[in-house]
Amino acid sequence: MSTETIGDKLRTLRETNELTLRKVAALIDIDVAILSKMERGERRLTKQIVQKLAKIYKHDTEELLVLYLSEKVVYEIGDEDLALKALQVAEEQIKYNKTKKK
Amino acid sequence: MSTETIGDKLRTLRETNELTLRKVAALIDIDVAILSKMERGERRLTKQIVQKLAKIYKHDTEELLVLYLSEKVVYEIGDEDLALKALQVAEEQIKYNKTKKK
DNA sequence: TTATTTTTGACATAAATTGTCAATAGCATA
DNA sequence: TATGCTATTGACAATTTATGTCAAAAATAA
Repeated sequence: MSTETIGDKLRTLRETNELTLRKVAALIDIDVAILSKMERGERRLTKQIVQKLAKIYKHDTEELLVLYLSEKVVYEIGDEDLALKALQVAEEQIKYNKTKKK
Repeated sequence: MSTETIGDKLRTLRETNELTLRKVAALIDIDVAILSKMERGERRLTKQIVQKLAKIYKHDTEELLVLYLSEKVVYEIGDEDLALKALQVAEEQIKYNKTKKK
């Protein structure tokens, strides 16, 4: 199974598109250092940045966002023994909210 | 399905045990105001506090922790369109980590 | 009313996140 | 080696977010 982080994926995509950190950083208006750190998981990504990068790299935005969000979740509760149970409860809660609210 | 927050649950447990905020706050060494806010979801709970409260109320710690963790997840990504997909990916990731690491 | 419990909000402190920058490292090529 | 470009690292300030403390106000019960 995939053990690839979203940072790895974004780096690969950037290289595939033959873009430098400097160029991409300029495109999305952030510091080169930050983009470098984001690709290596040292700084957190944001939803907005993921979306911008998906566009630049012409890659499926949804896939990247799902990866981004799931990584956030794992980061939050991943090392808990009860993580799996908690995720299942969270799923049910979200499903319930979807029918009820909005 | 359950739409009860962990705060509601903790409040109910406290009342069932006929304890005041003041007494419980003293037992776990936090300010009364904070405990009040935690029960009403205005301040975040911590794992440690949930565990202490479970002990005081003689209630299943695991159940409360699962509720606490799942609420954290829902808070983080619950309003995302891709939340459910993200949770499924997160689950797979955690399962994978369990076999591989540790 | 009086006593007790709970809620609210203001404020200060602490902690985490983020942005900026410059120095350094790495790598390719002349 | 030297040059040029790219990427990494770390220090620092600025900002944001979380946390602790307290007292006044509101709610509740006797």
